[in-house]
Amino acid sequence: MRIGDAAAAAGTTPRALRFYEQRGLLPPPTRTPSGQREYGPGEVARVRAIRQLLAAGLTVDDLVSRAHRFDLLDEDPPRRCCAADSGPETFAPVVSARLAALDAEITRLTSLRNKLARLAATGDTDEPDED
Amino acid sequence: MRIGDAAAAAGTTPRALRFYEQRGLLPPPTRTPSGQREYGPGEVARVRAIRQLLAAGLTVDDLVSRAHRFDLLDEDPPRRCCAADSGPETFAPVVSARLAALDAEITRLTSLRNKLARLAATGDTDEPDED
DNA sequence: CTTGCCCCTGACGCACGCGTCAGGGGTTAC
DNA sequence: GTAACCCCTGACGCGTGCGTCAGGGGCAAG
Repeated sequence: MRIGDAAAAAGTTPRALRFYEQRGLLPPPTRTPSGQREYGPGEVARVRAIRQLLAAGLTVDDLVSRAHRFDLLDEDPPRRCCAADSGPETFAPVVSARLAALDAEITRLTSLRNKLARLAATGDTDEPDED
Repeated sequence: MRIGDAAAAAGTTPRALRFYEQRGLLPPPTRTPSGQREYGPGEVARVRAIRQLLAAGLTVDDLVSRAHRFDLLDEDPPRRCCAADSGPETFAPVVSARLAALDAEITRLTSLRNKLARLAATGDTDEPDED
């Protein structure tokens, strides 16, 4: 399977696969004698797992920081990667960190939204917000 | 008043003032014969107004799109800029657009957060989310 | 052999609000 | 006069996950 088909099978693009490889999320695949990458179904499953985690709000760096245990993702649905078994070797720490970051961002945007709504309603802000 | 003092009076930096000017949010100020910018209290008030709107979640482009009516901001608290008088010449349209964008972003981050929380709890996502 | 599609690497682009550095000149106080 | 500090313009940096272009080679079909 060459990169185009593998990318399509994983629901993404060749560029993304090369990017993941470059960032250390995918192991360097075998190459044909002419240098073309060759992927198997295992690699495709791994890419799907990566994309699930990225879609869930983790960053590439989050995954890279746990890349040494990334074989945990080598089953199609990433069940054992970040669930109840919260050992330091799993994704639990980065997941909870990302959860906290998301909560902070949601809080920030919500207060921003309220501030803007007040501005629209009354034309004034209440907290001078010394900057 | 030179740029450093004006920036400090407005609670920001010289770089920001030059940036606003370059983007068309501030009119080009008068210059000393040697080319240095000279600001008065009116400019400072305008900068404060700009910063309030930016802090409220509007983007520079939002303000630029209404720059032709930017004199509405020439009083210290920007009362008349986006409040109940919702004429097309005010900031009301961009404010409501930004409100909608903020709501969309908050919704997106919240669902992301929930997805991630489910992933952490069960190790699975429910919506395959075809991509 | 040639056409056409896919692959390779390397590098820039994007959105946003400035921060920061480089290289050169003005302004003020001693 | 000169040190110390401020100002000028122009240009790159940042963070994120790739998209996209450039220039060159591989692979299968007619």
